[in-house]
Amino acid sequence: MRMFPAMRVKISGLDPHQQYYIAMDIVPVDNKRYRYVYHSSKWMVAGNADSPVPPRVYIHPDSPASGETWMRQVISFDKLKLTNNELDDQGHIILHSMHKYQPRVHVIRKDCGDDLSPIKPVPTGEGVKAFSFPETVFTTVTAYQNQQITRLKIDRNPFAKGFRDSGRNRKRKVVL
Amino acid sequence: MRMFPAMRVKISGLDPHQQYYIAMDIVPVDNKRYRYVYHSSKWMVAGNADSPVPPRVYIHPDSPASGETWMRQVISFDKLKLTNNELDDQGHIILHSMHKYQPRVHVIRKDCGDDLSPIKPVPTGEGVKAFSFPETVFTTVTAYQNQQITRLKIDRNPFAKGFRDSGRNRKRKVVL
DNA sequence: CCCTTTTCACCTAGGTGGTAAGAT
DNA sequence: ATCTTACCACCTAGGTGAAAAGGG
Repeated sequence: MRMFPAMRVKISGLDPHQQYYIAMDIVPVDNKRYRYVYHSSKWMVAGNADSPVPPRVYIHPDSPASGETWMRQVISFDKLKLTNNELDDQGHIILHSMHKYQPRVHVIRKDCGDDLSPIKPVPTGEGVKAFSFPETVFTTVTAYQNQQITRLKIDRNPFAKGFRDSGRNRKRKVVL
Repeated sequence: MRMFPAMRVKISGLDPHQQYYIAMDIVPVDNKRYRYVYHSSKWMVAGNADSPVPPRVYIHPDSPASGETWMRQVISFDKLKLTNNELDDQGHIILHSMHKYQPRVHVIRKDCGDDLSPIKPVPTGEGVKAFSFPETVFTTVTAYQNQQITRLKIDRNPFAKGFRDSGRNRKRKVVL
């Protein structure tokens, strides 16, 4: 499934005439598994992390493109797909449920991206830079744990319009 | 709009480990404009061609990919989009209505594709090869000129299922 | 007990030819 | 007359959370 809300970044300081790949991966924040304690509205440690999963990388579909092109637009990762299926063969990013993760944005000079692949770790070294934003850390779930998140999802995601109460359009099928 | 039926090709003889772009462009067959004569079921010359339009290239979305990848699959151009709007800014291939055209498939070695662009002519020379299939020549229209074409479109295109007679599912709105 | 999967109605997004109106 | 455009009902394709069913 997609990540929502999606990561969106603006980039400056690139060489306008150089070609770059932009990619995202998602790394564990710690070695723990979590559970949500409803009465205190907090995530609590609930044991150690599950075993690691195959590394996956989302290569932004506009890649490769010039620095000028990347800097002219907001770069959105809304088509990035996540799964909890460790045997996934669709190239989706594989995560464990109930774990904390940090998305990372990678800027890779084209000549350093020759072995860039959705199923290999992002290369490191000269011509490759990684950026993380601590405010984008999130915890994975298979069902929402509190109503603020549910409301955010329904109010902001266009595909969830059918669940909005506004305008009294809410007429869901009645069970007979 | 899309071209239907779409061009589909199989390629052999590539270097499995070399990277290639695959692209398509569509060139005029002659310098004429045509009209369809219904009673003889034939296209007849109806004057000289309209003035040329900006060249456009459809770069196959799997590009670039290895020779191995290209040779393993049927390469389909079903997402290629056409328009008759000479001012198009969506990167669609621009054609004149009532003219004859020949689609061409281009195989471009990655190192020869540095100035490959949707709005520039396909490069020529070393590392670039072009292929045309005379049986794929077609004439552009804005309305179908005979029922065989209409039937082919309706029967074969999944998006036209609503127009099929089969199974007596045909219940279109009645004008009051 | 808590987490996960499946199915569902309800959406967005966009590809069909028919039809009627518009343009030349 | 002939070609073109705009709008329509009808599709494909796939992204939503709710609810029910499944699993350890």
